[in-house]
Amino acid sequence: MPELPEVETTRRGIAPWLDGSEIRHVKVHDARLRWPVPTQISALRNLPVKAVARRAKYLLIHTEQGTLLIHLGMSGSLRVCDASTPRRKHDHVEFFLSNDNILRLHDPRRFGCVLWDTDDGAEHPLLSQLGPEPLGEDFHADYLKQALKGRKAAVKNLIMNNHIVVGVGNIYAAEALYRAGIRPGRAGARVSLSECVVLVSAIKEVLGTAIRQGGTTLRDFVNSDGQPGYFAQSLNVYGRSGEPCHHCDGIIKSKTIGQRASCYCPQCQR
DNA sequence: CTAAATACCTGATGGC
DNA sequence: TGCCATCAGGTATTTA
Repeated sequence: MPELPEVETTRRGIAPWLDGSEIRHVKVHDARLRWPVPTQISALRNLPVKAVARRAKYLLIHTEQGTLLIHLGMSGSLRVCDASTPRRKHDHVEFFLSNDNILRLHDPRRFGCVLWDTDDGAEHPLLSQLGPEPLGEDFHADYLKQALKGRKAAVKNLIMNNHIVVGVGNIYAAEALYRAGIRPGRAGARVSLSECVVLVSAIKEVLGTAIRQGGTTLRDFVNSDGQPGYFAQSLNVYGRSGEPCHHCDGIIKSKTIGQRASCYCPQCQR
């Protein structure tokens, strides 16, 4: 389940194999992803790669002719293989590189996507409306306070809303709210400015730590399983329903908020 | 405009 | 051993 740290770790893992290389051609084995892979993509030839970037959870492979947009959805992963490695079930798209490696998109649940933009992707409808990057300077307490103003929806849903801030998935939303001492179900409008200060730094901390730890698993991209992996980061609430809180004598509770399991400590979070 | 519900999909898991 | 039901989860889209 790629969250932002996994996507960033993936970007760092594949970039060395793509930078300075060319995508010779693309082979689509199963076009049935979140959106059908455009037939246009199968016709692409000899694309010199300029850079591998990321916006929210989208990977952007900038080339001389345009940009490939790749999303890993829930179950997607990218691996760099050589031709001797057999293609696995659910390896839906292959990018053949001029250095004889193959970048393979593996996605059992097919929630991911591979799209093409003739420009740099910034104007693409999927990217143009996104909120700030959580680790960027323009995601700060004043901004968040303003974004939550007048909102009755649960603060957890709001920080998972891509128009407000990108890249915060279910796991890290729960963990950040725990660190900030805020209950996930509280209305956005009822989060004070000083709580926004704490919440913003909690989000940055949780995501930043996970990305730093992801860096240690980079080698896994080229051999073995290709899983961006499990970050050593210990989880305080996610998946710990019924277990004791790490910081008080309370028991972690789980509640469904916006169709999603949300774990929190009733004592530490108010 | 906001908020909530819906859709997409397969693998893992638990009950019978 | 097999089968069904349930759950998980990102996010665009639809509905209220």
